[in-house]
Amino acid sequence: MTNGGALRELDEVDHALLEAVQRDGRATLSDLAATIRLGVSATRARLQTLERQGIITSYAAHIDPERVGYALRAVVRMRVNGPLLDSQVTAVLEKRPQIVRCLRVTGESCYMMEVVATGMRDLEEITDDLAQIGPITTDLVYEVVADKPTPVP
Amino acid sequence: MTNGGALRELDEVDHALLEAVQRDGRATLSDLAATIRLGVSATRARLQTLERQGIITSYAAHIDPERVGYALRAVVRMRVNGPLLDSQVTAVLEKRPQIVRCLRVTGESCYMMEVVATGMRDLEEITDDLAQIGPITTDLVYEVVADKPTPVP
DNA sequence: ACTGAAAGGCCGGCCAA
DNA sequence: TTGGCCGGCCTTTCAGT
Repeated sequence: MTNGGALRELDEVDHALLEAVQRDGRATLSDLAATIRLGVSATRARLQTLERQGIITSYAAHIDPERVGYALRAVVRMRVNGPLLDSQVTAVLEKRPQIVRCLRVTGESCYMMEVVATGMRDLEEITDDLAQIGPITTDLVYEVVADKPTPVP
Repeated sequence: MTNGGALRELDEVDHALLEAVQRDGRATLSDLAATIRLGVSATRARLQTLERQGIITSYAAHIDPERVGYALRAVVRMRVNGPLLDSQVTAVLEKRPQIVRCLRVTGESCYMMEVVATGMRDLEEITDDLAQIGPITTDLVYEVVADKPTPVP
């Protein structure tokens, strides 16, 4: 059987592999094999297992928003008073790709979103859409102080 | 000349390429060449340019924090009253790899952080460290509603 | 579960346009 | 800047342990 979702115990080698492939997502199997001191075949087998189990969810290139025209980054918190109107939130998320991240959280803010924008005009359009769902608070981001991969304990 | 940092105008093909490598960071050059309908050499040249310009900053595997033992995710907001004590923040960031993201922002909260934790005990240790720098507010994350790549305008 | 070898495919440098 | 060719490396598969 395949056992796609269960969490098997990860050993030291798996940890090293996860760490390596998070640091360099384009590392070749040979590279990874060398860093975790294992044969290429074994490395591939472990990697495929991690992918199949959903522990590795995806591989992605990261790009610098500033260099592609987004001068601004902001955090928008939003309350929703009545019944949770997920459909409205989903609609705005689909309409506005600049909303790059959205979390549903406890506390006063029901949703926390991270937004990139080409300028204040652009940001205003997005927050206007959100403000129709519930009261929002917008903070501009001065600096991304840290953006780290998930540690493997 | 190399012109490492300036922003050249990106054309349609560059947009398509950026979109493609964000969706699949492990796509081969042949794959990418096929999707952007270009030769392999040309694809490689453009990709290298994007990397050299710092538009593509890195490649990474994404892993599911839950499946590696992090049952909790939280957002911590922190004020800093007096002079900005970046060194103290940096120290905690280095000590606690579970703080996977940290933004310095405008508004009442000076810092916004995203944290993964194995349980409440783990989370408590981290927030205790942060609370020594300034007053904090901690929200637990119910769900990551969206986590999208940066759009290319 | 890991190693090693063989076959095929892909990458990365070169030159031509 | 793009396309084509070629040498070398990587991936993949398959025995073997």
